[in-house]
Amino acid sequence: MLTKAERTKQFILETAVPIYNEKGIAGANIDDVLEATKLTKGCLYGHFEGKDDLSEQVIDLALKMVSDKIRAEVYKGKTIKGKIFAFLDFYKNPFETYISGGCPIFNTAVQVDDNYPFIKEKVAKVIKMGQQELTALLQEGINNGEFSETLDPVVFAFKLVASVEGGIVMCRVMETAKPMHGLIKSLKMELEQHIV
Amino acid sequence: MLTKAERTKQFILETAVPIYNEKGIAGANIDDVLEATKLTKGCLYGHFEGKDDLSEQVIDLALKMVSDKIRAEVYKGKTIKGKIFAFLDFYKNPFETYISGGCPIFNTAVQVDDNYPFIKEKVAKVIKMGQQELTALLQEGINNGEFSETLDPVVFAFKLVASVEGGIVMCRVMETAKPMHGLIKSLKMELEQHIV
DNA sequence: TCACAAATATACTAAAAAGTATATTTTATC
DNA sequence: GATAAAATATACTTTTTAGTATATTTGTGA
Repeated sequence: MLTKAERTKQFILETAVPIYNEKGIAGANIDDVLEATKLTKGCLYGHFEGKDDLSEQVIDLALKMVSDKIRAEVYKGKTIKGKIFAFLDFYKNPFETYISGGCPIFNTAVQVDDNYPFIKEKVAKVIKMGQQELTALLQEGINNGEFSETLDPVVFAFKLVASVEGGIVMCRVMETAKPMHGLIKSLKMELEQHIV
Repeated sequence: MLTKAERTKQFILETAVPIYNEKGIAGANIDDVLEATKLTKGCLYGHFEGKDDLSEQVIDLALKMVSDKIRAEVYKGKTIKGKIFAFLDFYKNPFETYISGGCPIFNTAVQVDDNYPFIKEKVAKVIKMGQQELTALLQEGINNGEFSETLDPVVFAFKLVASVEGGIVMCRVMETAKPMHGLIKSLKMELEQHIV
């Protein structure tokens, strides 16, 4: 069983995740987190060294949450095609994202670009890992005869993620989900062109 | 001729553009801008009502700069295909972006999502306008016989922007330009599939 | 080139945010 | 259920950032 302190720390992190995702690392502040958790400074600083430490762990959790969720969704697909389709369908609603405020992987990637080198490392790792996994999945589809050799797994894995992530941002700012649906349909068709 | 004040204001805005693009709206602060311009508070506050006013005008300029630049690049293409290719080639270097720190349209879109409703409106307008222009361009290509009816201009215009913008972010965080080149090649091939 | 208004600099205040010292409460173990 | 240690709350200080009042300088038209 988790100790009280461990539960409190987890609670702080979980409460802070959507705040950070919505307001960004620089935009989020300690007081926002205290307000949301109804805890106090003394408590928060008992669990974290300071804002940087909190930020790092919050982003860490957000990245882990969304990565795990995507993996779980992909896992549901029976075939490789089914898994890729499941991946795409995960992105179909740009407004009710798994964590409120859009995709934390991308949101973070944009913010940490020049600032926050530590966090940048973490996001890079998550994205690289995702690319490897998707690429391996597509390669498996070629190996097991689902897809033809005409499919370039590395390129298509990148195209998949870049376009859906970009699509989410665009749809959110334009306040319409429609283009996302067209995009997902188009990507599914593109994959189907390589089905043997 | 521009008056001294007009030139100073323009100088402040132009100097602030990369700062805002690199550090974000919440991350950028007045002192950063004063430091970079070597000007003083009195001067800056003579030209802007406050940080919000400055932020708004800086983002406005950044959006205008990059939009104009993209239009100019696209304009160079002789055929519609040439114009689309020129658009894609604009994004080929994720590190030396036209404005330092990545694409300001996208960077801004991510940040303003929940906060800054005024600026969100502006970004939305820019993105919608871009989509309209790209869609019209593709439609023109269909009309003039360059492309077949199999091309869906609305969907492809969205796919183009979403993927290259997403690609930029991913490449920047992973610190490799290679996937961007694969993506652009893939998008060019996708367009060429519809050439009659 | 003088005058004066516009532009800019200086030196402050105000507000917001982070961080800390210490008191109080709670939890877990005996 | 008493107690010590851990967890949390309170009440501060410090730092950072935004904003302002006023003095000084500079550009520009008469």
